[in-house]
Amino acid sequence: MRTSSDKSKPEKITVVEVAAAAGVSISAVSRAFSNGSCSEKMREKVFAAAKLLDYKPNRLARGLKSKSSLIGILVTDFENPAYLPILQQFSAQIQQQNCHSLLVNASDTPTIEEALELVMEYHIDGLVVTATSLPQMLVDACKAQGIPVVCFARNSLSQGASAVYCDNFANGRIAADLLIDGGYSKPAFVSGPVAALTSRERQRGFINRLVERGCQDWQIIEGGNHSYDAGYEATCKLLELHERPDSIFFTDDIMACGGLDAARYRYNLSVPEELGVIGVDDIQLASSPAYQLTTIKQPFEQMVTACVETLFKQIQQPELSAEQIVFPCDLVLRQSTRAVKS
Amino acid sequence: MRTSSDKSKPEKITVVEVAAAAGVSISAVSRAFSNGSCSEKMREKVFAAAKLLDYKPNRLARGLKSKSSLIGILVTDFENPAYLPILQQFSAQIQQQNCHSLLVNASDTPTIEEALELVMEYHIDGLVVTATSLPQMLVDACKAQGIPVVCFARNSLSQGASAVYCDNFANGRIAADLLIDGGYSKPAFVSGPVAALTSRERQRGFINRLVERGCQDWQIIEGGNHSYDAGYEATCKLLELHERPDSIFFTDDIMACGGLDAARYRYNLSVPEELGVIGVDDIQLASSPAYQLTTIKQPFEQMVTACVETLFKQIQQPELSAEQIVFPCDLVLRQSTRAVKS
DNA sequence: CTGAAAGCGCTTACAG
DNA sequence: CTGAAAGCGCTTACAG
Repeated sequence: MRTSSDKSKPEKITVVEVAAAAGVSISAVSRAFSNGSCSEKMREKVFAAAKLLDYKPNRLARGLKSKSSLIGILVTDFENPAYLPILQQFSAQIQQQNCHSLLVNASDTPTIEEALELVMEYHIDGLVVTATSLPQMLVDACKAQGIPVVCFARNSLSQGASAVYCDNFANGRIAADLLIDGGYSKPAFVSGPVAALTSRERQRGFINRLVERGCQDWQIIEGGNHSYDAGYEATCKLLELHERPDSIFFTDDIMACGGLDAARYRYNLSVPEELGVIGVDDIQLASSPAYQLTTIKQPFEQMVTACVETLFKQIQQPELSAEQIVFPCDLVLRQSTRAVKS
Repeated sequence: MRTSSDKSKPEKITVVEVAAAAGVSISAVSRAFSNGSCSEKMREKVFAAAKLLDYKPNRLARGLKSKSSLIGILVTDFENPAYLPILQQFSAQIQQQNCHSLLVNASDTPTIEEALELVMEYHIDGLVVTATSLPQMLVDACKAQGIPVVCFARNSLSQGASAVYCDNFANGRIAADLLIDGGYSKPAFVSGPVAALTSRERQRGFINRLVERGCQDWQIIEGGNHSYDAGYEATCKLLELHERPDSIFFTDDIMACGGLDAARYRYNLSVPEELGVIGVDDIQLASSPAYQLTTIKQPFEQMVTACVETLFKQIQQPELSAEQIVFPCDLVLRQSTRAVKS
C-alpha cells in the first residue's frame, strides 16, 4: 500500500494521469498536445495539469500512429572537417523543428542500404543524405514508405529525391580559369572517391574549361577519400612524376591542405610560385594563416537551412514533388594561387 | 477489391502477417526476433517467412514495452575538430550493438536540461555526455528513468554517472615539466570555458607542478570556447602584455593551433625558440607539418570503446553501479617546444 | 469542441 | 517450447 509520500517508485505519468488530474478525457489531452482542435480553456486546463505532474509525452507511442519526429542523417565523410559544423547546424535546426537527429554512420557499414534498413525500423519522418553516393533502391524504399529524402551538397540522379547543392561543373570551370589566368600551364586535378558525383562534376567542368582555353597539358589523379592524408598522398604521386604539374585543383579543401603540406614541407616547393593550389568548400582551416588557401566557397550554412526547409515542407505536404535547389559559389582568393595576370 | 498483383498500396508487414505466413502465433514471431526462448525449427520457420515478406520490426512499437535501442549523444563542442572522429566511432560502435545514435546538440540550446528533456521523450536506453558540464539534476533525471549515463573525456562529479577520461591533473603536471625542462621560465595557461572541469583540472596540475619546480612567473588567461579562434584571440592578448609569456600550455590542440598561428604570423615569433607551445588531444592537425605541435595525446579510440562497453554493460545489468575509467596519456614531442635540456 | 472506443505493432506474464 | 490475451501510451475516426 502506497501513501502519497511514497516516492520510492515514481509513477508513470501518461495521458491517463493528466486526463484524470485535469478532469477531462484522454482524447482531449492528446489533442491539446498535438495539432488537435480544442478550446482555449481546455488547452489551459490540460497544460496546467501536465505542468503539475511534469508530464512528458512518449514519442515512441506517438510515433506508432503518428509521426516519429525523427530525422535520419546519413554521413560517410567523417574525415572531412567540413562536416562537423554541418552536423551542428543540421542538429540545431532539426531540434528547432521539435524533432531529433538519428545520426547514421554509413562509412564503415558494408552498404548504405544496410544502414538505411535500420533507420527505417524507426519510421523516420525524413532523411538527409550527405553520403558520397545514393543508391536508387534506397530512394525507392523511402518513397514506398512516404519518407521524403533530400541530398545535401550533392545532386541526386534519382527520381524521387530532392537535392540542395552547388553547380559543381561551374566550379570546375572557375578553377580552370583561375589557374590559366594566373599563368599556370600544367594543371592537375585531384579527385575524391570514384563514386562521388560531385567530384566527377568538378572534374568535368575543370577539364572542359581547360580545353576551351586551349590548355592540353593537364592530368588527373584519383585522390580517394575526402581526407588530409589522401590529399597528401595524391600530391606526392603527382610531384614524383617526370611531368610535374605546376598547379593543382583539389576536389575539396581538406585534401588541398594535405597537398599544400606535401608540396611545401616534403618537396620544398614555394606556393603559389612553384605550385598553385586551389580547393573547394572554404573550411575553417583554409583561412588560417598557415594555409591561406584559395578556394571556391560552398555556402554551407544557407544550404543546410534550405535543406531543412525543403525537408519539412515535404514532410508536411507529402504530395509535393522533389525539388532541386542550386546555390552559387564564391571564389575566395588567398595566397595559394598567383594573382591573375592583367 | 485488390488482387495479388495489386502493388499500388504496399501492405504493411507486421508480426501478424509473418505469423500467418509461418503458421505460428504472434508471440512466437516476437520471441524469435527478440531474446525469447524458442526452438530452432520455430526460429527457422519464422525467419523464412520474415525474409519472404521482407519484414522489418517496428522499433517504435518495440520500444513501447521494451528497449528503444536508442542511445543519446550529448555534444557541445562542435568547434573542436576532435569530435568528428569521436562521433564517427561512437556511431559506428553503437550501430554495431544494433542500436542507433540520437545526436543531441546542446550548444545552442539554452540549457542542457532542455535538450535532455526532449531526449527523454524517446526513452533512450543510455546517454553519452561529451558536453562541457553535466548538471546533477540531469543525472538524477536519468537515474529516475533507469537510464545509465556515461561521461566521455571528462570525469563526472555526479553520483550516478560513469565516466571515461584522462587524468587531467597529471596532464597539467606533464606540461609544466616539459616547459620547465625546455628552459622556459614564463609559462602561461590558456583555459577552455569556465565551466569545463577538464580544463580546470589541467590548470590545477599545471600550476601545481610549476610551483613545485620553483616557477613563480606564470599567468593564466581564460580562452573560452574550444576553438581555433578562441586560441588565436587568447594568444594575442597574452602577447600584447608587457610581461609576455615565453611559453603557453593550451587546454587543447585546436586552441593551440590558433595560438601558433597568432604567434607566428601576427607577432612573427619563432616557435619553439621565442615561444613554446603545447596542447592536449593530438588531433590530426597537430601532426601536420604546418603545425608540428607538441601535445599530450588522449587515446580517444580506446576511450570511445571503453565508453560504449561500459554503457551497454550497464544497460544489460542496471544494478551495476557507476564506474570510473581513467586512461593514461602519452606526451607526443614535436617541434613546438624546445627539446629538454640535458 | 468533447468523449468513448478501437487500434498502432510489439512484448510479456500466464496457462498449457 | 508455444499460444491467447492483456497491455505499452498515444492518436484518430466516429458520435454526440
